Amino acid sequence: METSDDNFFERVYVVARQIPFGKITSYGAIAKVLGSARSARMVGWAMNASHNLEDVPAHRVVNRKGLLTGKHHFDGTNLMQQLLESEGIKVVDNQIVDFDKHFWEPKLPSKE
DNA sequence: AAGGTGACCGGCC
DNA sequence: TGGCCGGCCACCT
Repeated sequence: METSDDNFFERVYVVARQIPFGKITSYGAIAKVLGSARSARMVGWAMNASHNLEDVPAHRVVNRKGLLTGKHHFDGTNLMQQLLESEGIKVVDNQIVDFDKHFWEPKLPSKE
């Protein structure tokens, strides 16, 4: 929906797109980069809207525990897990194994 | 315009 | 990381 610029949402998308292959990050981390670490919920909200965007690897974004909290919102139920495993990330019981190991610190693009 | 919601996080028990 | 509570901010009805 092109209701508006959605600058906030778009920033989340931009950061999410920076996530390299086989890497993952948390909502809070992204929110922190955006400047509002307390608004991590908004990040998750933005991801919800990102469903329409293929450029946003939402499956690489999980909560700080490494839990696939957002797998509900994906097409099936294990789709998110499948994608992560496809990238070499182990997922057991909706939780990422070695989360801190695959963790990637989100960051804004060099310059836009 | 106001209220409710949400894929969260951090702190405390 | 087990569970509950408060906060925080934008989106939706």
